[in-house]
Amino acid sequence: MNYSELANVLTQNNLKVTPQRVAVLEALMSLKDHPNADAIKEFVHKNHPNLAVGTIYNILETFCEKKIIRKVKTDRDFMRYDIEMHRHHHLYCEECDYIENYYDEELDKLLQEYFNRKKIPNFNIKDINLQILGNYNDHNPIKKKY
Amino acid sequence: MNYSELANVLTQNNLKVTPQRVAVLEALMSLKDHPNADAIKEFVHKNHPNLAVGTIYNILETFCEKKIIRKVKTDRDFMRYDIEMHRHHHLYCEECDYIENYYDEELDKLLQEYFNRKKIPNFNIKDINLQILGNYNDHNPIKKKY
DNA sequence: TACTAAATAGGAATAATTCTTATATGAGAA
DNA sequence: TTCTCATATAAGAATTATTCCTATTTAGTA
Ligand SMILES: [Mn+2]
Ligand SMILES: [Mn+2]
Ligand SMILES: [Zn+2]
Ligand SMILES: [Zn+2]
Repeated sequence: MNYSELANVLTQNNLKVTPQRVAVLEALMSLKDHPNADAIKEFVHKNHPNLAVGTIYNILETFCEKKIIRKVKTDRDFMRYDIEMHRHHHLYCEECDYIENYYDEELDKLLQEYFNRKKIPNFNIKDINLQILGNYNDHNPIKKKY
Repeated sequence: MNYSELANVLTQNNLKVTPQRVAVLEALMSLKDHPNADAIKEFVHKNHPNLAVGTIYNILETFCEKKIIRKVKTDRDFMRYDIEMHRHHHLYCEECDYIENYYDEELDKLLQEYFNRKKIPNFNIKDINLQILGNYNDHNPIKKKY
């Protein structure tokens, strides 16, 4: 995605186009594995060494409000961010901290049918996310910091 | 659960029985809604006002290692703890920060059959947790701190 | 080009969690 | 029961991700 395509994403969401926002958006798109603020900082500092960390958090919060990205919950003490907004679930690697997107329309249909039939009393379901925990055949127990 | 029953849980897990551990265990069992460290502190301080916060974290970590409890991921900036170790999923209230346990054997069977049939290449599933997001009919948008 | 609301830089503040170390104590041994 | 010592705790400092503050800059508009 080039500069004007990235800028379009911002414009379409009624956001001013700033070099900082474009850089953070680019980072989110380039860093596939649900980066945290620090990983994003590393990425954008290659071209924008003075971009403030507070600004990165501001921008991430703004993107969340506009539903350009969303937060991904982990059991570590930092937040990770996901630019993939199509319906998907997550594979959590227990060896490292890798989180992979898992797309499965058949599963989504199955769950939707199930919960249409089986209501939860007093509760209105808005969304269902699966946390699929396990490990990859070829991953090592090295805790990389994302 | 009385003192000796609580103490038994510790003994069975090869943990020394200390008043602090018993108190934290009791707190975890009494506070139904997946308490965080602060809620546990409040609870135990009623009877043990000098119990150190660092000790609470130590104990929680020990309990996690022994699989007496587990961590619950949220999108807030603190960890919550769950003493229910039977298979269950979670209903996340979007109004407040309530997290309710959701038990559903039929659903678990459905998922198990589904993933027995539909393998994920290169990935071995250990566990599947559903995050069911929504809201209760009778909850108000008050952010209580758990 | 000038105006202005909004965004950013830089650094201080906050808050959950972890770390450090001197002291206390549970549980097995004698 | 008393002794012993590995382990647990108290107290507070340190760490660290995130938020807050505010002077300055800037994007978009006229
Ligand atoms: Mn994702
Ligand atoms: Mn639970
Ligand atoms: Zn991995
Ligand atoms: Zn609620």
